[in-house]
Amino acid sequence: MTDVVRAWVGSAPLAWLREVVDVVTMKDVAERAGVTKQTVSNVVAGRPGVGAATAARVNAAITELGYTPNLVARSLATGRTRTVGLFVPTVGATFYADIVEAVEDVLEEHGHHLLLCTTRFDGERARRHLAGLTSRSVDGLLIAGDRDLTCHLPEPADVRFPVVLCAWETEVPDRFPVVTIDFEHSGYLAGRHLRGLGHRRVAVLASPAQALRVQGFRRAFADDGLTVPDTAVHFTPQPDVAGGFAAASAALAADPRITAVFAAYDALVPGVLQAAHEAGRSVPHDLSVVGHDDNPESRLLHPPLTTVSVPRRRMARQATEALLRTIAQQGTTAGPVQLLQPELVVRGSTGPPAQPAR
Amino acid sequence: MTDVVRAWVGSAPLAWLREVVDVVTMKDVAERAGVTKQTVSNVVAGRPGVGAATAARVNAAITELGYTPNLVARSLATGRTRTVGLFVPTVGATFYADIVEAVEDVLEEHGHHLLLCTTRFDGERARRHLAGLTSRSVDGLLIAGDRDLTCHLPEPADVRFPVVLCAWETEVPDRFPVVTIDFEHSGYLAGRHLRGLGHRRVAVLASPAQALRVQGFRRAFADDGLTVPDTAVHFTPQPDVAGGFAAASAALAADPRITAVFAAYDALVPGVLQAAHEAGRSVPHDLSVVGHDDNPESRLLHPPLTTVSVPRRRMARQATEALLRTIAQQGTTAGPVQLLQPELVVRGSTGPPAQPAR
DNA sequence: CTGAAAGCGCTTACAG
DNA sequence: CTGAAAGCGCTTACAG
Repeated sequence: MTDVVRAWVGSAPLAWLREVVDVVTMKDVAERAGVTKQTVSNVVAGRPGVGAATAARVNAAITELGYTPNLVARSLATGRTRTVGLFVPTVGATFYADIVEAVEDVLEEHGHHLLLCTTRFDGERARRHLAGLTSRSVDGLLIAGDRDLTCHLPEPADVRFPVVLCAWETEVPDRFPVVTIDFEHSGYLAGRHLRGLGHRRVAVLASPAQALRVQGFRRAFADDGLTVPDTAVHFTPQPDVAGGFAAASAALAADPRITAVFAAYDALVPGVLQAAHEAGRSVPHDLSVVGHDDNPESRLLHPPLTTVSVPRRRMARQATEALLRTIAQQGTTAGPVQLLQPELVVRGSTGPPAQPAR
Repeated sequence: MTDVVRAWVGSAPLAWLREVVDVVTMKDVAERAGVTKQTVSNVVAGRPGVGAATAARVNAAITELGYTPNLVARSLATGRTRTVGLFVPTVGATFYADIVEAVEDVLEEHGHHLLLCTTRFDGERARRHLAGLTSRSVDGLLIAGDRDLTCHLPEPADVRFPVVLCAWETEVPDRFPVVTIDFEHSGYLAGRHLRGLGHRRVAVLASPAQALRVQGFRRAFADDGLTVPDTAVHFTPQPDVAGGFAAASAALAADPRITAVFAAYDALVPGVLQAAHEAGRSVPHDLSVVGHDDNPESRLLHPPLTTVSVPRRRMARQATEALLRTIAQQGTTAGPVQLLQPELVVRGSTGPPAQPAR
């Protein structure tokens, strides 16, 4: 059948295909309306300087033919795709899922599309994705979460478009603008809360990338002349409930005298509670637990979780807006650091230690 | 400064911009290697018929100049963007987050990019997104989840690219291929399990879009001559923990004699457990709870949840592969329904009723 | 095995 | 206020 159609339509290259798919082009609209392509372009783009009568004729032709502009051709001509790339480690964690949706909201407001790449905590995968993105298929790139890209971050010279960093906790590179949380302070808030309740002997559950919040947490204890030793910091094998269970079990086994735990992200906490339960500890009476992130589920735990709330949606919005601004003014790729402030949310999972350690 | 550069480079349109951004084009490579653009194109595309020596010269020029092909120009010439659009209601639910990642995996294997649109259970938003996608910016579209697009589904004639449906539960339209779960059977499995344990008086918590699994659930009771009345079906105000709490509270208040609850998706269950707790019911002794989806968190609940497992990642993979196949063979947009089979996973949240209702 | 031409469907200056 | 030309950077037939 293909051959039949082809023979019937004629031999112009690809003409048969156009005929089959029936693509209406700007030229068709122009002919129908009795004007040039340029005028159609002006009408479509809403540029001034087209007579009312002409515009009406063009618009009529557009709806009659069902014309819809070819965005690829437009991109080639303008050099912009109106598409932004977003790197996140995963969408399975609600922290990043919220970021994705917030970014998408801002992009939609500005008429941009979202190209999503999840890196799955895999630097090599991230690097591959990045290579695939070069070559003008996006106008800019937002990298949210430094868990795996930290050593694969491209040089500004190697990348053809503006890049903005977001939710960055490890060293903040100065070659790109970054919008992130004051993680040192968020850790400090968690630590100061526990100190204020009288806890002296505590454990920290974190992933290695969360150095800043751990540092802040320790600073709160240092303020009172107390030390949180390295042996009290337990790394989570995976960033989820199972990782929380493993790390909390390890922490309780390593030092049964701890009276509180800082779970450096809420996603760990159901596992932490389970580990406490299996160790015969009730929360908060025998063990206080403070989280970080304030995930929506956290208030529904038993007991409701005391945690540090970080404005992740606002952060994502600001980062996206910064990126769009950079894109608009053609690549001023350097910029200052924007730090958003966390807030402690006290609920039921923390209280004074049962028998204050000396 | 712009003006200075412009004056310096000359008056060729946009030449100053190219100079500033320093874009290397295929023509530059060709000149450097002493061949035509066409030969460069052949080398880049890995097409046969280029002499080894020539290819080596071209490749050397490519790396020396740091050439990277302009995908937009390629797309305009080929008519393919190697980008696929994906509609999901949200990425905040792990069910859809898993689908997104599975789709992305398949796309990556085939060298395609992912354009993500979340509809947020908002049909109007979905319609807008769809309109924005037309015009060749994607090669195909995967719509996962029918919660809001059901009445906004485009006519095949109105859409310029292949569409495949996935995770579809309401009426299955015959105008597009669909890869989904046998939801009627999954509901039946949940119902049969409760019946087998001896439950006779039960409630269902579901969203209105989940008619099929509710229907299957009822069929299991009908098999034994029992009826699950409409008054026992409680709709969830929101698709999350809070919705589960509200619906379960309503169900327990409406009929305190129920001995089991079918939560039509696992995301509800923490709220259901909480409602049971507040009603003074222990699970499974005073109330059995069976879920649907088998979210990873579900096995960590107290008690671990009995639920119906659906192969969502496999479903997403198959749907994506079907879409890519359709794209490859230029738009055979009709196709059969692929139904994947669910499986019951029995854990601790279900048991025989404490005092069997007559 | 390699090269000159035409085309993809737009937009961007520029002349009437 | 409208039109003819050139260009965006590729690929696709086709001739040597």
